[in-house]
Amino acid sequence: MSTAPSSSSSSTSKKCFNSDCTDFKSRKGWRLRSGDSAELCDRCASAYEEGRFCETFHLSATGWRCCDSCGKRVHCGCIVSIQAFTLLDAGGIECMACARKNVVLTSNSAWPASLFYNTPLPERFKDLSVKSWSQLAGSGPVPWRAAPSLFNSSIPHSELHPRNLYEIERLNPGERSSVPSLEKGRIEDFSDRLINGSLKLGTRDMLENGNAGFSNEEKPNSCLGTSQQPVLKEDPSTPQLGIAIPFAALNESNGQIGGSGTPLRQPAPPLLAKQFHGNLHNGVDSSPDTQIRNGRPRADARGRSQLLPRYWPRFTDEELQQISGNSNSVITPLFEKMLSASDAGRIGRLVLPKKCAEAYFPPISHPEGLPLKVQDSKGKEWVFQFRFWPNNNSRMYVLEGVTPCIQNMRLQAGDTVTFSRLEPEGKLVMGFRKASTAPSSDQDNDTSKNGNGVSTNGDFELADSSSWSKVDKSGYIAKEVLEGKSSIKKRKSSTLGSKSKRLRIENEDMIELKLTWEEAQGLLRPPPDHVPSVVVIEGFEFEEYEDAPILGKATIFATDNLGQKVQWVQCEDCFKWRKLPANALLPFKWTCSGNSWDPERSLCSAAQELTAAQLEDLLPSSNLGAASKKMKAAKQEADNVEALEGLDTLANLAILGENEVLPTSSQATTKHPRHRPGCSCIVCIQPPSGKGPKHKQTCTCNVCQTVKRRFKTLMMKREKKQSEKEAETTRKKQQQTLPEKLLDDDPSPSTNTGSSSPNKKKVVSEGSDDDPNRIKSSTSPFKGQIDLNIQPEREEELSPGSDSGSMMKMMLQDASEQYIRQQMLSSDGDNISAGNQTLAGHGMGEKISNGISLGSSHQDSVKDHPSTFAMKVSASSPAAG
DNA sequence: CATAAGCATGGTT
DNA sequence: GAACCATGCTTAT
Repeated sequence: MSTAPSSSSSSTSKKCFNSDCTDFKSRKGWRLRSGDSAELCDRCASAYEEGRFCETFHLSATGWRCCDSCGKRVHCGCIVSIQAFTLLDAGGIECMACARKNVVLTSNSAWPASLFYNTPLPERFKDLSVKSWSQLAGSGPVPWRAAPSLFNSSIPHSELHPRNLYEIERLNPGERSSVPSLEKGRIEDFSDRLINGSLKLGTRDMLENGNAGFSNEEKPNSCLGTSQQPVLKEDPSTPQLGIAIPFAALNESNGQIGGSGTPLRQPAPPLLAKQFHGNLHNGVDSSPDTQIRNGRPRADARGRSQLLPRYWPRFTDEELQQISGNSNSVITPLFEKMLSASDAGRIGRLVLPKKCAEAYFPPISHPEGLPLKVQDSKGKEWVFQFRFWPNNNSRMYVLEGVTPCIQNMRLQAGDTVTFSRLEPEGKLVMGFRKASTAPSSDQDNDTSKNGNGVSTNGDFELADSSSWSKVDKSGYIAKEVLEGKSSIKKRKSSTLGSKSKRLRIENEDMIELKLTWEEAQGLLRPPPDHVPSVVVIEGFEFEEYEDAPILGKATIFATDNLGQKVQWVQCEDCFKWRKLPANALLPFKWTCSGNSWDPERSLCSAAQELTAAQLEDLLPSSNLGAASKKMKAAKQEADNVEALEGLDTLANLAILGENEVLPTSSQATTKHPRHRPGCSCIVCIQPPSGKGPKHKQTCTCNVCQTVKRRFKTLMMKREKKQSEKEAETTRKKQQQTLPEKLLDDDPSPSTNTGSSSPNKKKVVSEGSDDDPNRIKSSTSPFKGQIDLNIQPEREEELSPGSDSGSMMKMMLQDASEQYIRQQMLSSDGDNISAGNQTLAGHGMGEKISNGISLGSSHQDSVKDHPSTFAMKVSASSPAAG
């Protein structure tokens, strides 16, 4: 069978490893089971590298079979060829090209693992890749324009990107480094880009062995899957090495045999577009690892070479279609990235994920990088400078000059840009996806509806797809979203954790924002004589009222059995739900007596039309469901009023801050990262660094008044609670007798027990903050001194008795409590219990957040709410204004 | 002085 | 603890 002696560990031999050959050894060939490489003479090595080895030497040997798919002959009878085919589950073989085409690649598990353990990546692939690259490299318009000068072949374009291009799935670019010797650099670069082993061929080899006429389609080794996307190494002075690793090979080096337990699973950038299409809706995450199993991973192959999940491309069919247009091009999704504030900022520098940059963009060895042509999904071509900055011992890759493109696409922080490659042209295509998931009238790649399984990874679906689409598609599904959000948060450290926390927060805020816009909208009614105009903001429709809207009774809109639009409203007195016409305008305190549409149910004594189950169906999906709580718990009326008041206040707040609202994302993070773009909380609407008018303590604007009022209420509650607690504590701990002292000595705000005294209501100076212009101190409401310029995020650092700076937050939170608690009611018991404590002073925010599983960080969640509530009302300001 | 470019820093994973 | 990366800071233009 194999003519390659399998016994020898070879390297001592002076003879070509090929027993059929009598030449002297010269170069290395395939790797042996022992881990050594077969040493071949030039001729044999060339044949090997070109994939002709078996054809040349084993032609008359046994072991030739035909690919079940394409019929090509494949020699599967020797170690040389083990990477050339895949054993099919049902028997037979497929050449690797076909196997990959068919995606479902079976494991060559028949091969002993030991065989691959040391040779996870077939040398031949590398070599061939090199060779193949070398042929391709010079041929011009590779996507990244990095045609090395030494390769001036005139290979037609189509050969540049043969049909069966496969992307490098897992590169190992991490240590790509500048190396003194170019040759060394190339080699190292190569090896860096390989999962395993070092590259053997230098340029010289490639040149010597290069086969200009090599065609992947024609040569037997096309079955080896050696036709690769070239990855070029920028280096004008020398031929550049590039390599692409066949999907199979990569998997081979990455996956376990038959293993599906790989925690991080690659989506499918390396797949052919067709495959990708096929996988999009259920296969991307169905673990490519299971698809090909030719070898065992090397220890170092795993992890390092994997792109972070956040960069996994999650293209929808529509996206792909849009990108490819009507052409026959196939798309290789490469990666995507959510734009950070700085990405989307005016600097015009898009930070590229390192691994992505190194995997999918041309290699660059100089910081200046090179211009990169990128086509947007409309076909417009952009040229960015793809470059890097040295950073620590690493590199930071950026695309420069993206501003026009970003602006053209009207992208902003939080939106996602996608990178893919068109084959066979090899063009880089940049698409985008608006985070707001707006209906894609003018969007190229709106993938807002990718909620159904672009990724089957539940985490991601929850994080990025499902919940979004749920949000998008329904106005009253806060609960679902919140629950989803809760799941996100629970798992964020594991899977979602990939995303920058800031952006994550941002997105979550946006979820809430969207919800709450709707929520707010649900509370607003146009004045009787006005037909609201509808304005679309970030894909959401909002009614605009020319006059001030009426803050109406919160209702739930639904469609009844007859398909008529109705709204369900709850009587303020009896809490029964009544069905009213959708256009009914309801006073804030609506009772059954106002049910002029249904006289039979115009009395509280009349039975409720809805069954409990129906109500159940109705409520959970409603973000107005605060009212639903009334059915279950007793004293909600006041709460509801408060919530509405809160909204009212917030609306006012938003209006007040309207002119100063931060326009976009880019500003948010520099000021106070907790606040997200669009945040119109009291801090965010405040001009920076004390510029502009602040709310004076005597200010009587709506905001201040409401804040004061709310704060007073809350403080009283808190005081009460606190004094009770305090009394108990004092009884237990005798030493805790000098609250003044504590206050004086310990400006640190953190201690829950000691820093506040019910009797003191003292101002505790926050001490120096980062920004002295911001909040310094706060004063007890009882002194009428409320600094509205307080920094909300400092709140949890303040002692209960002194955190008037947080009153804004509390106020907001109070309003949000309605909402949150309602979520909890429909959640599990733990959350309920947590939620029920939310009024109890200091731990409020934490409990809310914990109960609702908003995250590992209390601070985040605590702060999210106020800001998002502010946002939502801000969002409703057009309606209010 | 404004902006761009490059580097450094620090938060997050 | 290292790597990554978002963004701040400094310098150059």
